[in-house]
Amino acid sequence: MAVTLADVAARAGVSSATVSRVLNGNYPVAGSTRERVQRAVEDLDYVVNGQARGLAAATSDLVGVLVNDVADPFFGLIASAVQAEISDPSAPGGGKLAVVCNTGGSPEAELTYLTLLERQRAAGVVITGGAVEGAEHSAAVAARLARLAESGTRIVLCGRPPLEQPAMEIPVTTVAFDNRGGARRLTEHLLSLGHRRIGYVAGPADRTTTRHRLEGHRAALADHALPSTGPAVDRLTVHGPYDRSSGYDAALELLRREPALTAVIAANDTVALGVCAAVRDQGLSIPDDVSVAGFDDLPFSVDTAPALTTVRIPLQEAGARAGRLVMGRQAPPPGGLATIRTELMVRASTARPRAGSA
Amino acid sequence: MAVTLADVAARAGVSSATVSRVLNGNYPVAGSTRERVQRAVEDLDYVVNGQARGLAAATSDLVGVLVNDVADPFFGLIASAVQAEISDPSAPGGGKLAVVCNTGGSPEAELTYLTLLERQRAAGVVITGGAVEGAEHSAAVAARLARLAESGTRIVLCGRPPLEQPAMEIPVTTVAFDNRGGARRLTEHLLSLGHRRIGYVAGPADRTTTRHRLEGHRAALADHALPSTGPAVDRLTVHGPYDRSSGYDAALELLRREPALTAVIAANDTVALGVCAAVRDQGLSIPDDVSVAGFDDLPFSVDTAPALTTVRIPLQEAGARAGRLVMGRQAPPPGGLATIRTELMVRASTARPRAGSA
DNA sequence: CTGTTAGCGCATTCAC
DNA sequence: GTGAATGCGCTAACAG
Repeated sequence: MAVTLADVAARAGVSSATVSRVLNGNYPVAGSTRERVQRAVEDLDYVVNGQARGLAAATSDLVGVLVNDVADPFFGLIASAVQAEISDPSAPGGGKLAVVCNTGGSPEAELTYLTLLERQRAAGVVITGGAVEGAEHSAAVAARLARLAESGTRIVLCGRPPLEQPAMEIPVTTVAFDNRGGARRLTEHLLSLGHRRIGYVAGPADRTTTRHRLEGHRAALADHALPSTGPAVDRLTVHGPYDRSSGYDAALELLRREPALTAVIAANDTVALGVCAAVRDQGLSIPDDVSVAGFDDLPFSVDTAPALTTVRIPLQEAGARAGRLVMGRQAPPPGGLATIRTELMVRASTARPRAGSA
Repeated sequence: MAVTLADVAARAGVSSATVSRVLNGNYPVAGSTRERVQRAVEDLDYVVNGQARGLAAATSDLVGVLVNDVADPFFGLIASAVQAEISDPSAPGGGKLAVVCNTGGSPEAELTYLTLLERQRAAGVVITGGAVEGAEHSAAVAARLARLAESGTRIVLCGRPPLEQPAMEIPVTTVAFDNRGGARRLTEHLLSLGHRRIGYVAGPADRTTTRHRLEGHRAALADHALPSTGPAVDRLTVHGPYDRSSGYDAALELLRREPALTAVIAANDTVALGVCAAVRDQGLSIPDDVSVAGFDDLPFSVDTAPALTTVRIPLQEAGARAGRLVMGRQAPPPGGLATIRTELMVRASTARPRAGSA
């Protein structure tokens, strides 16, 4: 069916070995024969068979990118940056293809996709987003990663903490986000405005990202000598998935539990949109009655009304870096861990609470 | 290095052919030997080599998904739906991996990625988003698609018109969007509210999507006996890329050209965000001074303030359908073309123009 | 039902 | 510099 190396060789009057050499350009070949081969390639519209090449040379043009969901801008931005970086044909080892896998945050799906990528002998894997906490699952993932790493697959974690103790031998590079610090500065901002009754809409309960952001929040509360543990705080905390409707429901619940709430922090910007909608639907104004803040600084956050106060994560830069690392094009950071700074973006959705309401 | 079929065979005391058979389950194998093999597979943690399998069986687990940019929610939603659909392991032929390629709308990049996917002998390719108009490029793409189709790669176009005349022999299924009809209904909505001076921020000049939406807009104008061609209309039309800043700049330009503008239609919702920002920055109110409308109904559009009037495209459904088609899991529509309906979503960003201003 | 035998298309020793 | 031979790991006839 398709034209093969042998066809090209026949047409150029050389052996297939020679064709292979000019194609890969890593062996000396006489200029004249090289030209003849190249012409034959063009004449026949020859396209190498990646599978055969991969099998023979034990290489692969694929890089896996695990995300919760590419439709979520948070992951879309990272995936886009990774893809752009690895496919750059001018870079050494470039021209790789990105295999995007939606795990939906499910540990099982994560393992399934890692196996699928191992099956393809992927050149690298970038795992993005927070991890599900739990020893069993961590161990299972670590085991798969160990196998992958052993077979030469480069592994980069992006937006997730490094592997835990027993798995630290595995050569994995991590690009982590400073979720804790960002959350802390965000809460400090609200506290300094005078807020004291702050609702917190956290993400799914067993995720590292959720925990870190919550820890930052509570650290800020503790700094201000406010209760940071116990029922008083738990009462103002609601968990839910990372979507708009979750934010909507959570905000209603928080307002029910504490009608005198003056501020709400959301797990991320998408959730914050739902919170805003709920607050408005209750006839309350933002930020006059209730301040609202998000996390991530997704592109739309500057265009909500009022513009959303949030914590910026340079997702694009982080993804690009992860892409370079997984290509081995950039030296890993010391200790294999780079922590990306986050930045508080103060906008119009947060303000001082009404006089007398604090 | 890695454990192979032969290793499993040795361990199970059978031939490698038998192992292959139980793995693929398409040949009768005795229950007892099957169990023995399966145990060996587990013991050795065997994972098939996809490249070798693909080479031997002339198959592939990859499906290419060409998008402008996955970070753009429009494409992210489609890509996500395609991915989910093709990776479903329970479906026949399922468990495929999605190779996401950002073309940035560039014809050259599109061709490059199609070649890369041909190299991988992809099982299918989904090409999303509007096409660049132009005979040369269309022909080049058609040629590549013909080669791909001939080699058994299923091809689906999603959000782009079908192939033109000379290439119609190529077996390609198209899931098109009714951009023209949607744009027409949107403009009719504004006209019926009483708007007569409507600015139009169009997308990049040489894209099918841009043209179709513009055509729908002008058809509506013509229906109302308003000028639909010529300098009067051109004056109220500005072209630009599909991003926020483009919308911002375009809105300023339109307001400069026609300060008495009462409405602006944007190429899509992202552009509309920029338009809204510009309008507000000019001290004008939406919709009291100027109505603004978008296109696509991206998730954030319901949460802008005021909520954006727009034309909904069921991107998720379209992507899922494209995914099923590319897997051959759903019969192609008659004529190979399915046109997805679009729906006008009237929200708060459009209203009657100020009395006397019409 | 199962083992044997050939390739799939290419990279890569090893000779020349 | 170039060709011939071997094998990557697996599937698919072909026998039995």
